[in-house]
Amino acid sequence: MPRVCGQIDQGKSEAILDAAAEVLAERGLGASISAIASRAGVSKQTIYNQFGCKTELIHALVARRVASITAPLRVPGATENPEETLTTLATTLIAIVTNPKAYALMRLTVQGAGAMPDLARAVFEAGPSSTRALLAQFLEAETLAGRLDVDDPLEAAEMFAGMCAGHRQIRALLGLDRGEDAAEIDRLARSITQRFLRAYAPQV
Amino acid sequence: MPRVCGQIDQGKSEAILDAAAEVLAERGLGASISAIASRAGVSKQTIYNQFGCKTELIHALVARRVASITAPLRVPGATENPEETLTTLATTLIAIVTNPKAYALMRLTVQGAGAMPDLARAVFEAGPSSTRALLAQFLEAETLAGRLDVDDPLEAAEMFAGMCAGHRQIRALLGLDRGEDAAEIDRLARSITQRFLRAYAPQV
DNA sequence: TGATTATTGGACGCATCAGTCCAGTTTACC
DNA sequence: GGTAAACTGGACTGATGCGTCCAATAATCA
Repeated sequence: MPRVCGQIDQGKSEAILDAAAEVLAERGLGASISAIASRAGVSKQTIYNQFGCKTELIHALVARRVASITAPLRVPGATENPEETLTTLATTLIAIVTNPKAYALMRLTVQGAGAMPDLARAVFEAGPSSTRALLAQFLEAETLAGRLDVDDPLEAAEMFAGMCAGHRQIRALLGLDRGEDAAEIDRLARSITQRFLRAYAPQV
Repeated sequence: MPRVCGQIDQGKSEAILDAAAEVLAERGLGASISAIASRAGVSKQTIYNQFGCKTELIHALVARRVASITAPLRVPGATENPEETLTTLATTLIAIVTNPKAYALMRLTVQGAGAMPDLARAVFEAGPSSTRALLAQFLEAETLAGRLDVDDPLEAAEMFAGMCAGHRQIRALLGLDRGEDAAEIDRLARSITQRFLRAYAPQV
């Protein structure tokens, strides 16, 4: 399927990344390149042609996944109603933590933290860290508008994220997750938002 | 050093577990038995004599560590002052999450979650789950006493634990932790408790 | 059609590791 | 001192995996 010097089959490239995601999710970082190759319906050599080594393959995989998973994490433009904004964000956060693809990625990153510290940092920056920064910005604006009373926006943002994560994150990482249904996530998001707003409501 | 049939050198046993803790923390689950043996100043065969196989060794290690780490996690007898009790608990929780030994254990468990699901469950039950149960019990009692207004104690307990964990847990698992000093932990524990109490204060 | 280039699949080298084996040594107990 | 047991250390097996090599094949471009 080659076209010209230096060119690479993009379709196969995608297939490899898809297969790698599956196999690595199933077997962890110990998954062999051979297994990935056969799942992708591709020769092992092709993987090495395209990605150079296992580490590079994982980097490419993670980069692609991080982008798609964190895409919904954009705090909507500040409305007059912080409750609505926060509930939406809480729903997104809970959905991410309980999303199998997301925690498979995070588990992989935790497993590889020793050997690939730069990967761990990149995932953290793209996920938790940037979320916290965005939320802090929102909380600060709401405070200036007089609708909230947040003294330390970063700390408050981290608390909110922590309330959303609860034990679900560690459960998921330990492989103990029972899928949460949408209705339950919605109820939880509202509950968290209400408690958070009460904790940070302006004192009269 | 043998005494009689079936006896085993307890001193060596401890040395093996200590060495295993160190080496596994450094190299992850991939650490070799040989490395552990040489760190412990012991023959590889001795490890197999005493623990049978690598999995059993890890089980023994985790059982010992879990006990020592969760020891401080006893909610003090309910006082008249929930703020004090909760602040103490928050301090303990934050200290655990930022304790290198604790997260080394948790990282190990996450790594082995695929191959040793029973271990993962045991760690979760002994740690997060039992903490949540204890805290929920306390919150329920405080609600009955009229000092708090908690509708769903388990949910509230999980939020409190989540506020304490924040991003510290995932940071630690990813190996990105910068040690938090005691003063900062104390300040944070107070801040979390105050916000939590405000969120769950009885409505007048 | 012919030349160029990626792909294939299988074999191969090299390394690592779990777990076993065993002869020789050390230690505890009688 | 003698005996029985555990300990030692080093060799060994069997399995697995990364990464390479290579001849044959398939697909693109001129």
